[in-house]
Amino acid sequence: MKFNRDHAWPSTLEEAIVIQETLRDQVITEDQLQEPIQYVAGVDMGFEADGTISRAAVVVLSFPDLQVIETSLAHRPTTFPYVPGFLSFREIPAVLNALEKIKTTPDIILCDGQGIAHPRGLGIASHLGLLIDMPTIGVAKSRLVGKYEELSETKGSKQPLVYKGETVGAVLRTRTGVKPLYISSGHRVSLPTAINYVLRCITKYRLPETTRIADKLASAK
DNA sequence: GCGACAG
DNA sequence: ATCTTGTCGC
Repeated sequence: MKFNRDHAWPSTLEEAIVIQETLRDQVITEDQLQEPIQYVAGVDMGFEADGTISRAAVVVLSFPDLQVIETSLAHRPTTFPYVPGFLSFREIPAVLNALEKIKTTPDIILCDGQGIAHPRGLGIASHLGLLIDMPTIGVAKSRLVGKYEELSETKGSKQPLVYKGETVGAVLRTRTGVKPLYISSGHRVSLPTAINYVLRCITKYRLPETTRIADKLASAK
């Protein structure tokens, strides 16, 4: 894949905040994707050498059969620390490198982390989607912001994730009896559509196949 | 001022 | 994220 848009990568949280507040208004939470979906991509990160090296993994699966079509890995020096609310600045640079190597352009990308369910509305999924102008979904294993009512233990049950009076995502049980996932629009994907695709990428585990496979790639070096 | 806090 | 064995439960 080839991208054109980019912006200077900040070295301080103050600069990062300016970028987030500038980009947040450009995020689209309505469906703007090419359907029917033919390819779904998953992105995940891993680190080496005490965290000094970032390793990004991308996997492209056919949809809806979820067969591996292509994978890619990218390494580069880690330049930003992990600070809650600023994850994208630490991980996106390497992710862009891994995506550049992909030949099969996916129709949608599932990211490890929040979409708009973020303090300033720009989690990693939204930030990435905006930079590469592609539909993205935030799939997080834990909560960053927002509150929600308890949900039933049954697979498929869900509850709105509310932050500052707004529904910014959904807490979704992807498997009966296990901890739920936190789903939110990344860019160009509505919440209902996001939930739909996440569930359609679930087989027998808590995590969607996209993130599970990208996870293996990112941690197996 | 005191907690909470994606990966 | 990463360091790590066995163990509890279906």
